[in-house]
Amino acid sequence: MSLFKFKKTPARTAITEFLSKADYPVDILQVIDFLRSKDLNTNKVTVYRVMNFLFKNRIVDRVEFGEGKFRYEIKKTDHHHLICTNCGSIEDIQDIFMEDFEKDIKQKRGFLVKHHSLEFFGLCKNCQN
Amino acid sequence: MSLFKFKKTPARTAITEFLSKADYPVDILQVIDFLRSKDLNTNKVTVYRVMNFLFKNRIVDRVEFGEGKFRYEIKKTDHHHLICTNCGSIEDIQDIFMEDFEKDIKQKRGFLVKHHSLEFFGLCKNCQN
DNA sequence: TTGACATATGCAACTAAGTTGCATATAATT
DNA sequence: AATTATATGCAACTTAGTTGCATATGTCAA
Repeated sequence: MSLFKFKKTPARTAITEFLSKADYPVDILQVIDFLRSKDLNTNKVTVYRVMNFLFKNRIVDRVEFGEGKFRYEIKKTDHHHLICTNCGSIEDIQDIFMEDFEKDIKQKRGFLVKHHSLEFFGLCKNCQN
Repeated sequence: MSLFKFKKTPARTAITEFLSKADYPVDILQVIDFLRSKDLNTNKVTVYRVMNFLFKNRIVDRVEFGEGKFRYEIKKTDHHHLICTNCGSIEDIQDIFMEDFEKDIKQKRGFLVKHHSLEFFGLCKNCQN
């Protein structure tokens, strides 16, 4: 018997592969378009359910960039995003460490930080002209 | 003639006052409930339009805590939030300075940061038992 | 103080994101 | 191959937010 009580299905496999290859957080529409392009026409309800499944099972992270919708990306080592408000490009940034802040918050305020969200908005290299 | 081409209306005045007194970012429903309680029954479309007006004119900030909706608060000096994932309480936190990170990002990555969002999620003092 | 007129509001209808209930389909285990 | 729990599709729904258009109202100038 398998360790997982979860089924491996075409939708889950395809979506997980797609997310693994994406180099920025994708939204639901992009997932649906991808599935369509693979002739794997999946109902949007299923797509939402797969995303929730992956999120609940800590396979993906869910982020929000002030667009009024969520984006999803495969869970990876702690990182943040540089979001260009001109062209919409999204870059990863790794080397920002918040541990010291979080320890400070516990000591000074008594609040125990479990996780945080941090995104930077501005102009990418190309859009600064 | 006034400097502003904008009208001072009951809805704008009441909403701005409400936001000024709130000590955490409020959502649209809370604004509508407040207006109702003041017998200033304002159409939700107007509420949305007032919020957009205040946001565009940099009177309020708009934040998102992963709830799938926006919250609004009067613009104030740079601060972030401690959001309790157990009871939903929201505290402000002031003393986290990102300038050094932002300078670093410009130097190392060429990305020019204009603003950022930073929120901490975890357990408030009361909810840690 | 009274027009004039640009701006704000209300209403109805709409879009977009996301969810729920229920019947059917399918992956995994025997 | 049968069983069964889990996954999917469909339709209908909810919630957040927007748009077009007609009407109302604040503001300014005469």
